[in-house]
Amino acid sequence: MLEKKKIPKSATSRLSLYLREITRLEKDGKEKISSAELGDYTGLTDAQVRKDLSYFGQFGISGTGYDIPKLKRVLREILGKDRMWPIVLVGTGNIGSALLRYPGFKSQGFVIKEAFDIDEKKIGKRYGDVTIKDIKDISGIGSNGSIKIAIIAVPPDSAQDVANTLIKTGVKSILNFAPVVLKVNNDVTVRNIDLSNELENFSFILSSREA
Amino acid sequence: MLEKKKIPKSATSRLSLYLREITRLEKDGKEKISSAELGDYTGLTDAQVRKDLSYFGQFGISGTGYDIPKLKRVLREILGKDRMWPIVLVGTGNIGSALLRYPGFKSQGFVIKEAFDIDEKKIGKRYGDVTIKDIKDISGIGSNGSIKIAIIAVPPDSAQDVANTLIKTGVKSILNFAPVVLKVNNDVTVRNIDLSNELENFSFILSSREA
DNA sequence: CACTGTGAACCCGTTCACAGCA
DNA sequence: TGCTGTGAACGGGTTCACAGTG
Repeated sequence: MLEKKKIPKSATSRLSLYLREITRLEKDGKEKISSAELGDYTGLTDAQVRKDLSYFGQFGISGTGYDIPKLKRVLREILGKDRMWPIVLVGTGNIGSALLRYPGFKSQGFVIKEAFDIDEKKIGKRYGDVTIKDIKDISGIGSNGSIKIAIIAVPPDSAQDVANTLIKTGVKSILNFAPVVLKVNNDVTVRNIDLSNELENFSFILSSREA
Repeated sequence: MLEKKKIPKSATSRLSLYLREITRLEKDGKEKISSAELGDYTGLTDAQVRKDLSYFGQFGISGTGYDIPKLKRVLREILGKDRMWPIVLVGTGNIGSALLRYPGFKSQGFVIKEAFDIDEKKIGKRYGDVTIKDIKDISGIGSNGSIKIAIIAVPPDSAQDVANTLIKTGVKSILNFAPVVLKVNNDVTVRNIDLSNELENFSFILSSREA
């Protein structure tokens, strides 16, 4: 799994998009697709599609395009989707509990295996196979270091502490819903989902347009 | 509100971050801040902070830094945060209903004023001041075109239709939780929140690291 | 003296354009 | 002929470095 060329991180994110679309198209019985067509489906240019795929190998056939089942196999492999990824969730308020119920994860190979909260009223509640545990017991999950992905959905004040604890248990990737900048070592990846920030992009555009 | 220089869109997003941090610091009684310090709080370089702010004007004092109350005022103005922004939500499943209950929006000036669903069991339910209405009545909201921001939290198959309808009512900004690429004219801004995509970035990194 | 504001250099991702292959 | 794969050109965002200011 050696990488010769430098792969833009944004390319990886687009691979997800390609995989999603060809998975859908495969269900419709489609077998081949050109970079231009895949570009149409994803809102990208044909060159972008080809370039992105070329970072990872040569999967196409000149004059024909890409074989959908093969491309799907390749993308799934690249994105690590040929296995289940266990996830630990911390914080089961509005957003956390929505994620617990959200069926979209499991179908994509991401399974919330553990959920923690600090609120006694929530501890002990079950969502499917998952029982919410006391946040104090969080260090236990790392005994075998098997969970590498975490979702933080706690209030901003406690997010950094939670992150530190999670990292101690072996977590390497954090999806952070708390509106704070988490400080982590660079062997840990953080992606922030900041809903107010997204909306502020809108209010910025809308109010500058009015002027 | 004329823009002479070209402003990177990413700069705007960072303004939100700056505003968030100085708002917090102001509460703690802090009055001045240098670009280096603000960079520390936001995980950015001092040059980045200064450059971003410089796109919008000259707000600092040489040798001293930035006056926090003034900077806060300026950023709020730029980001259009000196008013309430009404929002229409479509889809009140797991994620949509979490957003309805989410207190973080209102405190930031974003208020969900209308919510729609197609499911009869949900129609009529109340969340605070908002009663869920039948999606068929959605065109009504645009009679005055007063709602410019929408959140789409419906299943992927119906997302494009919902977007089209919303745009007809005058919506210009869409926060899209459905895992599909929405096709819209370029006077409409779409931001996608794709949770599986985010997690796939993680699984990609984690599985390529193992190799 | 400390720190801002900013042109210029740099870097990196995207786009172009075309050689090469089925 | 049609479409891929890719070096090269391009463009735009970030970083540098320093002149300017309170």
